[in-house]
Amino acid sequence: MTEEIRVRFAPSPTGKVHIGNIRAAIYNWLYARHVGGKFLLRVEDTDLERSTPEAIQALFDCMEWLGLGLGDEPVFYQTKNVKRHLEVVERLLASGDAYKVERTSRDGKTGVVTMFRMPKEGTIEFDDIVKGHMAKKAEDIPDFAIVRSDGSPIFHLANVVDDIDQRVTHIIRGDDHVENTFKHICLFRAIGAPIPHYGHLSMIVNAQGKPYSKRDGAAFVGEFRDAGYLPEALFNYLLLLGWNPGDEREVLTREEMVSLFDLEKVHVTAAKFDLKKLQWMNGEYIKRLPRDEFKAAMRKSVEGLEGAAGRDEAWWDRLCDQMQVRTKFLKDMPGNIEYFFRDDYAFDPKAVEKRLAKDGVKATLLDLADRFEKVATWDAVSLEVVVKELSQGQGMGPWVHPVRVAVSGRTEGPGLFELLELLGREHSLARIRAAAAKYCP
RNA sequence: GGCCCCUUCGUCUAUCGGCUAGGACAUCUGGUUCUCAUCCAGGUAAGAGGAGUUCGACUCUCCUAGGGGCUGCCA
Repeated sequence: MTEEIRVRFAPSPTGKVHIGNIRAAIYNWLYARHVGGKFLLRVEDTDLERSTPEAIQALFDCMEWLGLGLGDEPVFYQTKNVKRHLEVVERLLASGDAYKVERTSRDGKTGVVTMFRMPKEGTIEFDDIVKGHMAKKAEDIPDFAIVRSDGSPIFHLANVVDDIDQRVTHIIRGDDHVENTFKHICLFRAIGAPIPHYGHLSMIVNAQGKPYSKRDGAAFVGEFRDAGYLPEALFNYLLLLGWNPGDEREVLTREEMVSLFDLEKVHVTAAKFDLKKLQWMNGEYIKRLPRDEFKAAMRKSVEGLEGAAGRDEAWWDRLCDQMQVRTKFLKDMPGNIEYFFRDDYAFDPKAVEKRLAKDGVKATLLDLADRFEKVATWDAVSLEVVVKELSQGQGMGPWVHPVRVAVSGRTEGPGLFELLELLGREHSLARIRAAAAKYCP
């Protein structure tokens, strides 16, 4: 029986979760699911200034939004473990692996800190699951502080002790911790705990190759959520930034991700964030959204508009058929469909100028309205026949374009005849005539 | 400065010594079409440079160049 694999995501809650960070969470989560291990969440909340209840809640919200949950065991709070941290320090002091010294810090604080005594010779080595074999001479790493002069434990110590206490077997974290790993391994040894496996993930960088920050655009999970991205799309995109399934699939279900994910295939090199591809990915997920889900989002967006009441399921289904492939972001609704539900829809001035404010358009619209009025059944096919007859194979553009702007106020949208059918006879005719009177010379 | 790591199309990547270097995004062209979007067909575009090992190197080794990370009483 092999040991259970336990991984953890250990962010310090600052109120915003960086995409690089959440990608680490995603990789941890997938790895745990893939091997049937445990995914643990540890909140490194020792910075009392920033680790407010709101910041912690924001972190939880992001995790839930992406479908990562809050871990397979109760959330571990670093601040709750300070007593243990300091007990370990006492042992280290007793064994001579740590010592106290008076120092002056960078920012001018002078006081007694506890230092960890690094080995002075030999090589520290480990096999990084993504980067391969890593080695560093112990002499290249100076002793480092583990307890501040105010008595509070420092990251290196707290992090290692917590990992021991949570029985973490695989530490999968950002590349920026590689150098720390050599120190941490020495700590594990001195404490007498087994050394976990390590995997260091490359960073997400900007066009200049520097760490991707808020100056480069949306950098935090919440911003993508607010911008209308689907969590599955962000998840999938972030996963592909540094890993691929080995074949040419890119849009993957969560099940496929879990079964195919492999830490050893994760890339060593930094990846540039490509918003265009994320946008494409989002479109793919919207297209694949179950129709009922898309329909629900659509209905919700126009809830309360008077025209939204009384439509039957079939009507909404037909609207879905028209809108789902045309939607880039769910939050573009209701804007994109509002005109179906209110007669005081907005007219795009450019569209009016181009399609309505021209000589001859008025006559065309009124003539068409009269002809439309005579169709026996108000459906797309019948309406199209009317325009087909008029255009006599010359192209329906001159009739279609003005009508589209007249009934919707815009130049793009569903197929015109489907649009008219959905709008209904009464509204369509009234709108065509009203627009002709109002906007045409 | 020191230590560690990285380097295939503009971007994300495939290739685990045989490559006419494949896919996706972006971009361009064409088709479908009443617009937009979708969809379909096609095009442009890459192995940082130099040595070596080998019958053969994008794949292995070394050097150079370029990039990144770390070098806190921050995590």
